Amino acid sequence: MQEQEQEHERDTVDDIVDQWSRTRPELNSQPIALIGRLRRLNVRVDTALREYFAEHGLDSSEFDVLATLRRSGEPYELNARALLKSAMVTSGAITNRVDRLSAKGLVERNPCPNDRRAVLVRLTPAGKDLIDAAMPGHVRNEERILAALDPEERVQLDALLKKLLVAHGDTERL
Amino acid sequence: MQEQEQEHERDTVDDIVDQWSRTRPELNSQPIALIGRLRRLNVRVDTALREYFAEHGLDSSEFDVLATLRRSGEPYELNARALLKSAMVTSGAITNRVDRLSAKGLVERNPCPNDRRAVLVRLTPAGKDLIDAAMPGHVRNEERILAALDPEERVQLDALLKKLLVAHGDTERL
DNA sequence: AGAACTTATCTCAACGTTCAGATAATCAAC
DNA sequence: GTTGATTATCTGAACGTTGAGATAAGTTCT
Repeated sequence: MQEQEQEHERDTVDDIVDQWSRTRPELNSQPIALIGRLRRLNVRVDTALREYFAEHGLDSSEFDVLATLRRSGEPYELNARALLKSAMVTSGAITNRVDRLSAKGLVERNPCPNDRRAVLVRLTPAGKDLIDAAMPGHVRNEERILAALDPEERVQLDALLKKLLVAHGDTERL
Repeated sequence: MQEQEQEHERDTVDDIVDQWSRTRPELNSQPIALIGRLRRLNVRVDTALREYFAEHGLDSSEFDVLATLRRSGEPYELNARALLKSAMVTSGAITNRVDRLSAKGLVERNPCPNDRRAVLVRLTPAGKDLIDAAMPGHVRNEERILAALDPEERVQLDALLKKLLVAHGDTERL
């Protein structure tokens, strides 16, 4: 079997690890557990974020585009390339997202004066109002998601995740 | 601006946090950073796992089903309900996955003797051989993904993720 | 037994993404 | 300046998931 922390509740990954140690005990179960937890937590977090975005009539991908434009500062305008790098999706996905947001009147496409290949996507006033109204609640929602950790634990977790991200090359300048 | 750890490389989320503190400085940036890192890391990990699965002719969802059946122990057989809970997807997704794996000859559907509504999905010998051959490399791949953390840091990260998972109710018995 | 409810799985349309490829513009080098 | 390579975006088919609903079987209550 596997050593368990007696004083804490078991999670689903504990069971998964137990199953592996019964059936393939020679496999190193620590990375299975750690990456399993990372992925399962991500699903839970996704769900919690999506529920909040839906209150504002948005899905996660739309919220992400609006937030990226908003945090870029005035004039709240970026080209598609910047949006796809920030979102870690393909160019086709950005085309579709901008199409949808544009149909909702939250962003508009403008030709880029310097580069006629490029398109500048800009928040409309309605888009800015929406994301400005939604952000404080979004952050409160994120705080709620992390509520189980005390301040020191949050700093620890953030540092560990960052260390892995740096190792994986997630260091592009925006 | 934001306090930075001077001795470590910056990651993309550091830039995102800087942008927010310039344009909406009153927002609490810690949860933005932490959840942003969790989600970005998950994308990187997904990609790294998928690349390995592809070497064995599988995608992530197929690997997940085979691994779930394998770790359940002999006779490597579960009903669809158990598979969807483990994978955190809907029943329709499991139907499709089992269809695909069945077409590849890696699993087979059998009627459940006790409950005629239920279907038992079982690894075929070919399916068992494939997942048994793939697991050691998969674990080595996961170890590589985590290579930037020393043993103590891995234990810390695992404990923090587990704490959040328990708080979010990821505690179903398998 | 019969009715009402729950559970297990499958079906199918809608949707968003990826992947490959098309188009068009810019840049580099000769 | 023209050729060739690169960059920016869009297009469209293929794919997997979701969500709602259908079917069928098991369960509970009277």
